[in-house]
Parts: sequence; structure tokens; C-alpha cells
Amino acid sequence: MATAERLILIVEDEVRIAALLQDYLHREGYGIHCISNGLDAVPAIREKKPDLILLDVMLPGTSGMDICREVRQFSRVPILLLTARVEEIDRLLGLELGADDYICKPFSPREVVARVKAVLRRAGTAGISPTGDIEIDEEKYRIRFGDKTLETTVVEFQLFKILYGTPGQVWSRGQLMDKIYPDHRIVSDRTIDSHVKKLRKKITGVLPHQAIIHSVY
Amino acid sequence: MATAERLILIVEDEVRIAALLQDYLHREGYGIHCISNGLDAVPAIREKKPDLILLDVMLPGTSGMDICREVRQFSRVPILLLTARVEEIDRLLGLELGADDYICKPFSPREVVARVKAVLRRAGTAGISPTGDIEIDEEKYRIRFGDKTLETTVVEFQLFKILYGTPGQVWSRGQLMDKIYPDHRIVSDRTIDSHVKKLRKKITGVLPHQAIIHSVY
DNA sequence: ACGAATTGGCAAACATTATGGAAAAAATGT
DNA sequence: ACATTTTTTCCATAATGTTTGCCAATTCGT
Repeated sequence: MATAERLILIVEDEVRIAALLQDYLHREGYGIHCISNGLDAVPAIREKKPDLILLDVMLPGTSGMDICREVRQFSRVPILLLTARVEEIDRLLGLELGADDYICKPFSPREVVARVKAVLRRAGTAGISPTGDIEIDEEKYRIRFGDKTLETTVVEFQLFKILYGTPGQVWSRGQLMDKIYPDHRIVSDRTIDSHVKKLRKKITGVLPHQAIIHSVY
Repeated sequence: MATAERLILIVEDEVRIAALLQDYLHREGYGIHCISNGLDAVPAIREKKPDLILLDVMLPGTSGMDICREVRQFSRVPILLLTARVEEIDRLLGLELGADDYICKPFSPREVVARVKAVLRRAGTAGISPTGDIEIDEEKYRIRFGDKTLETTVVEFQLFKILYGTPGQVWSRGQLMDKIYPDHRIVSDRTIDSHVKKLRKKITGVLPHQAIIHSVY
């Protein structure tokens, strides 16, 4: 099954670098959105809901580290930090910002592309989940909570990934449809309901007395 | 009831990295054995029979990939590959070495620990049988399970080797075709189905009530 | 409290994928 | 060339997944 186009948000003040990255990543088939000011980053992330963020550490306005921390309050979207100096990486690692990878300048665009791919591939599989013990198997469409495993179908799996990746966020049926169906296909609202229902059922079968997915009128 | 201590074999030439890993993993209660030379790896694995192997890809002596392949000929012990560059992962994934996971340098030791735990957990639940009771005869296309022997045809034999060498991994029909037919010949998908069917039949004839090959819808 | 709109749940219709049987086609041995 | 085995294709059926329509339950605005 094909996946929807991945959107990458680049937060980088040096225009030339941003353009270079945009160029390379676009060529790889990713959708790109660029931001040059740190202050605009968080609102843009909330709105665009990108699949991955390339985040410069040194920014006018806010620090990339602060943005990283802030984003982690409401989203688990993969974040790749760009930093000027190698020595800094050690420090960043210690800070446990919740970033998924780090790249040093000067970097080759190819390397960035490679890391983006790597991070996207293992998005979810890495055990960096704040909630604790969870593991997502992209190949078998399995989700493990602690010692219990959930077998899901493709649609349910995608749905879970979307919702899990954006805790506390509200999605409309239309938005979910756009995410799940790459071809902007139109299906009935009931379809989403149905999948949500099945997913809920499976989740409560494993985590009883714990409402995971909430509805907003 | 006491559990036997898990032994982890680290194959890494950079002493500082090896020491770091040893330190962290030891603190988690694992038994550690370190090897700095690729040539010593396979004999050590045969002798120590570790529960997991942390294997550097770049090694003096032999390549980690070769070691991985060689080990998979006689054991299904979980292998975690360490690699220097992200770009390399793409290549490694394509090679289908039968490794269980990949980690890029620079990695945080915490991440390694997390992945080690994850891989061991998977291996534990998957009920992987240790090396002993199986023997593969490349010449006569025979596979011996304990005291029972399986006579297979060439295609069935290849199929078995591929699947046996990569436990838990999901293969598409196309991937299997590429593996089985070196000349990139194109055959119908049903062909793979058919061989899988026959192989299953032969296996269940010898190991009843044991599903070995699973399908992912 | 009431009607309108939204959501939840179910079952049936529909679509896709897997499996097993059988037979054609190709390869192999005698 | 013939018989035998193996590989491949085709088909019918079963199993699994997806989507939709319907109606009850819930929520919202007035």
C-alpha cells in the first residue's frame, strides 16, 4: 500500500541552507515547508502537522532546544536537530530533549536525506516514548503495550500512528482521511468511525479501563 | 525462580566504545564478553553461545556483514548491527543479512540499552529455538529437525533458507522472487504461493501443530 | 426541554488477499 | 523418446479487511 506524501518542516534561518535542503528533499519526493524564524515554529508545527522536523539549534527568536522541548509537550513527531559544532552534540545528548537524531554542520545534503529517511523509517520503532513502554512494528502492523501485543490491519495501524504521534490533538474525519488515503480519495465519514471503533476495541482489549481515543463534538 | 544471566557479546574494535557499552549493559544486569577482532568473532560465538550480539560493521579482519551472514548459517541468535554512517543503513537493509536491528553512530548508550532490551524481548516471546536441533544439507537439499528429515526441492530449499535465516522478518512475494531467481526473472505471484504451500505441507508433516510460516495480510 | 446535528455501534455489502486442488508446462533422469 | 519429478499457472473457495447504510445514543444551541 502506498503512503501519503510526507511533509517535512525545515526551521532554519540561513536561507541558503534552507533552500539547499528543500531542494534535495523535494527531489526525494517529500513535501517541504520552510520557516526562518524560531517564533513561528511551534504554531506552524501545530497547524501543518509535519511528519518530520529539521530544526536548527541556533535560531533568532527562540532556541531550537526550547522548540524541541515545547513540541514534545504535544507531539511525538520525529525531530532532527542541526547543530554547528560537533562538541555540542554530546551536550545535546545529555539534555534529553527528545530529538531523534543530530547532524553537524557543515553537512552534506545527501547525509541529511539519508538521516531523514532513517528517522522516518524507524519512527515509532525506537523506544523513545514518554508514556513508557511501547513498540510499533511497521512491518507486521503490530503494536506492543508492555507485554501485550495488538495485531492491527493497515488502516487501523495508520490511524493509530497518526493519533499516537500527536497526543492531545484533535483531528477531523476529513483530516484523517487525507492522511490515510494518499490519493485524496473520498470515503464516507462512517468509514473513519468504523476504524476508530475497531481500534478502540482492540486497545481496550489490551488496556482496559483506559480511554485512549477521545471524541470532540 | 532465578533466571539465567543473559550474555551479550560485543564485537567492536574501538576500545572506548566497547568499554562504554560494556559499562551500561553491565549495569543493566547483562553478562558481557568483548571481542575486538573480527576474526575471533565466529569462534567466540560458537563457544560462548551468547544471547545477543552487538556487532560493529567496520572491523579489522572481517566485515561485520560477513560475520552476520556466517552466523546465520548456524544460529539465530539476535544480532544488533552498529554502523558509522546512516547512509549505510539503506545498503544494509537491502542486503538482508538477517540482523535484528541497526544502530547508527554516534549513538547514545541509553538507546543501545533500549534496543538490546527490545530485541531480547522479541526473541524471548518469539520462542526462538537455539541452534541445536536443526541441520541443513546444502548438497542433498535436506533439512533435519531433530530425528526427522525433510526432503525438499531446490526452490523449496532456497525458500526455507531465506525464511529460516531471517526469523520474524516479513518478505514480499517480489522480494522472495528476487532472492530465489538470480536472473530477475519474472514469474507469477502464485508461484511463490505454491512453493510456500508445499513447504508448509512438508514442515507440518514433520512438526505438526507448529505454525512456522506466517502470512501478513 | 426540544429539535437539529454529531457520534457510536452494528451488520451487511463489497473488496482484497490467502489457501488448496488440479493441471499445464518445463526440467530431469533413464 | 518416455516416464517422472519439479515448477509454474489457473481457478474456486475461504478468510480477512474495508466501506457503507441504518438507527440509537449523545451533545449542542436555543
